[in-house]
Amino acid sequence: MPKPVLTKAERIKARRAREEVNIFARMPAAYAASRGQAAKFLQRAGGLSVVEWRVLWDLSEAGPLSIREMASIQRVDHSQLSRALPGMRRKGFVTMERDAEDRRQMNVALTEAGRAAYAQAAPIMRKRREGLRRVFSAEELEQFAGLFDRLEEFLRQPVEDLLEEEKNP
Amino acid sequence: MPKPVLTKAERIKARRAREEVNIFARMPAAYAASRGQAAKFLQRAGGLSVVEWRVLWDLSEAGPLSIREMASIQRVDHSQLSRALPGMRRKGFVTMERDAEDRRQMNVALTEAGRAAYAQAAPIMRKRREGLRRVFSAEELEQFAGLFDRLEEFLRQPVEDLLEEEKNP
DNA sequence: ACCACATACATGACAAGTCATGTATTGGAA
DNA sequence: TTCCAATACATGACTTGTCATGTATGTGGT
Repeated sequence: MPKPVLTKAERIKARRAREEVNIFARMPAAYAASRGQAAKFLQRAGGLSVVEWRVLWDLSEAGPLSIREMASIQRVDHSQLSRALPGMRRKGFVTMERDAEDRRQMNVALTEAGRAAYAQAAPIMRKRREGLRRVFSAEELEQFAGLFDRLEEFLRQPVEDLLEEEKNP
Repeated sequence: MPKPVLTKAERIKARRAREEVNIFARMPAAYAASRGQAAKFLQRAGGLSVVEWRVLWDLSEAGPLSIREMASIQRVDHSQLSRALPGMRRKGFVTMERDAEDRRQMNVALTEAGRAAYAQAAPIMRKRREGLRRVFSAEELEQFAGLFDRLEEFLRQPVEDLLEEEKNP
């Protein structure tokens, strides 16, 4: 059998090594792992979905909010909340009413059941964050967040700008 | 009107500030922005999907691979590739054949058309990575990758371990 | 030689995100 | 005042990711 310069295993290893420092390639895996871990914690804490948990958390901390306000806090598209909220209302976690002053807005507020669901999940989710803080120092977490800030800024740049930028450094 | 201790705007601002340093909360947004940017770049580079691009890139760099090998390099579930590959074969980008020695495996290889699609997209995607390197130094990217390593290690810890860990520090 | 177990893949069911589009409501300018 | 643009939300269509399960194939121990 003709022997290639590199064996297949070596080529795979080289490819893996390159991808390891490719931030773009790392993100999906890290995100998926994070979401999976959150789902497992929530499973033990009353069976909330990730979206539901975020809604309960926001409403607990910031009081009644509109859909747009929640979407802004969570940095997600408002459609995600539009879709999740009717289910949460059906479960009795929240109330939704049109705002009296601006009838386009929905005022979303916690009910007692919502508060209880939050109270059940919160201590477990707190343990998750405490676990993270055992692995990363406060400075490291700040550094991590700073890197995310700059990354997001880069990611939101218009594509055209990036494709032409090398002309004027 | 009764004046709450904090105005709604203040409460929202406080909530946003807290979430800003919450790595778990930052990840979905950063990931979504990254995927969106990648999709826009690929749109200009022949209209590949992100999954297709990754397959072409891996096969170009590492030669013919099995589905499991690609999934391992890309750190994704193999099902994602199982689903994408038949479409890519239909478009003429890849060939798929059962391995002669281990008939469970599929050998996936680039065709000429696949090589051409890669050649069309690669320079544009390279510009994306170059753009990132204008914003982050090599040391910072390494640091970023190192933080991802540690984060992923944390995220893959069994949930039980994390929930009990505070007992023995 | 056989049986149990592991591995590779395909596929169904689902979650979480996006963007685009349609509708009702607001608010400002002519 | 009236009308047009902007805003808030709902909803359809799509992508990327998961996990669970089923089937075919390979492997190692008795």
